[in-house]
Amino acid sequence: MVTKRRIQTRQRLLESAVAVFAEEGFGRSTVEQVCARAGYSRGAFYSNFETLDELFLAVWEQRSAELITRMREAFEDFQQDTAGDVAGDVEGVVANLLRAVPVDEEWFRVSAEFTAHALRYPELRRVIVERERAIAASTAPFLLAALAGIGRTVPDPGALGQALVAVHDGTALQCLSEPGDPEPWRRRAALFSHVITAYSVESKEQS
Amino acid sequence: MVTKRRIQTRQRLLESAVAVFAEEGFGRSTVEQVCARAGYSRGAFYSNFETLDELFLAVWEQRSAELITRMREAFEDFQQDTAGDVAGDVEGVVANLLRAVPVDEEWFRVSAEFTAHALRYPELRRVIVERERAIAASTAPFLLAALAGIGRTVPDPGALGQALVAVHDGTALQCLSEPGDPEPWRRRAALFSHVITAYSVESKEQS
DNA sequence: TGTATCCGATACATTGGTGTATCGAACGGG
DNA sequence: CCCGTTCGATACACCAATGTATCGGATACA
Repeated sequence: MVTKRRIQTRQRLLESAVAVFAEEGFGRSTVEQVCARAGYSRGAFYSNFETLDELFLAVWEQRSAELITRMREAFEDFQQDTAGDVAGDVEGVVANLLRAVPVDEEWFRVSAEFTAHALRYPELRRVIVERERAIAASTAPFLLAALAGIGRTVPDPGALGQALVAVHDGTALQCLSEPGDPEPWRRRAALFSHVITAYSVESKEQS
Repeated sequence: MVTKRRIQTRQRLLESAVAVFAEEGFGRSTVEQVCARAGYSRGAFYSNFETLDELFLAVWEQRSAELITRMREAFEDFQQDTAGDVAGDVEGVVANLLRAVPVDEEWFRVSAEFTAHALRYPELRRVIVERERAIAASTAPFLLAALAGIGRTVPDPGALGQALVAVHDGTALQCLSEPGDPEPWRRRAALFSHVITAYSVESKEQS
């Protein structure tokens, strides 16, 4: 029997955990902090999870799944908006792409730590790889379509996907390290454009 | 008065700290663990540092300074080796570049966590940005020279530097997530090539 | 509404790490 | 070689967090 209360409790614990992990760092966070922020006692935690590690994984999985969903939605919106008209050039495609890809400091911190943590455990490494694949997979259709719209095709979508994820990760850090400075953001967009250009070619037959 | 013993103690603590941080994660590491591994008691630690945070910063600064030094040396070796002969193409330059840029899992974990940690404190953010600049600065001369050797010039070295750092960070994670698989490494090299190509142009007058 | 079950609060014993204060040994200048 | 200084070891009091065991209130379903 799975009560409604339980679901809500679990959910609140997850939410407060993100905040606590982001503030304190995962390793420095305690069960008490997470529970206190959520308005529960430790009993609630131990009734729902075995260890903080388990909660950490649950948080990460939920949030990155959400992230993928949000991206997919944003993509679909763009496709509808720009259904008829040509998006123009690669810069235009990149602009749309970047609008759909959030760079959130809180989440960046948490997932950077999760990454470092996960590298220690083979099964967690697999989770990471899997997630990256999912991100690439949910991005690809939109991106390929948008590029086709401006007369470009991608010979090796897998390679492009991996490249874009890498570029996103790397530049996100730079943007967050220098908050307020627009320069890293411009360079980020430029790098995306260059990479996408390099990984695609002009289609032979253009509509 | 600064004793020799003290210097050695400090150094050993730094070394054991890297190992402990990499194994346990920074947040989970304790003063005791660091001291035990180094063969000291906690007294030694408190005599040399105020807090674990301070040690963490010291570790990070020392190691990343070393990293820069090692890269610079590797670059100089290459320049001597390939003094006369043309390096060939961009792929050749990238091959040399990547040979000089280490991807070390232990260090990756530590610095990923340090990054996440540092994002919380403005003054640590500055340290990170500064370090990134130093890396770019120490790489640039070699890279520009090597490119000049194959008849390419870089209009905006700053942008290229930032792009390469981002690409390095992003792809390093991918390579470490899938140990044993050579594919990420190939793609990493390919991405470097594409980026360098995109950020450089053929020189008008070629020697 | 009654009741069996589920869930989270509370209390407790325990652990493991902290920081300080003190002491003895190693060091280095003379 | 000796003495003053520096450094790290030891011991201690303290605290914060853990995990468990138990209990009472909430919840779902008849």
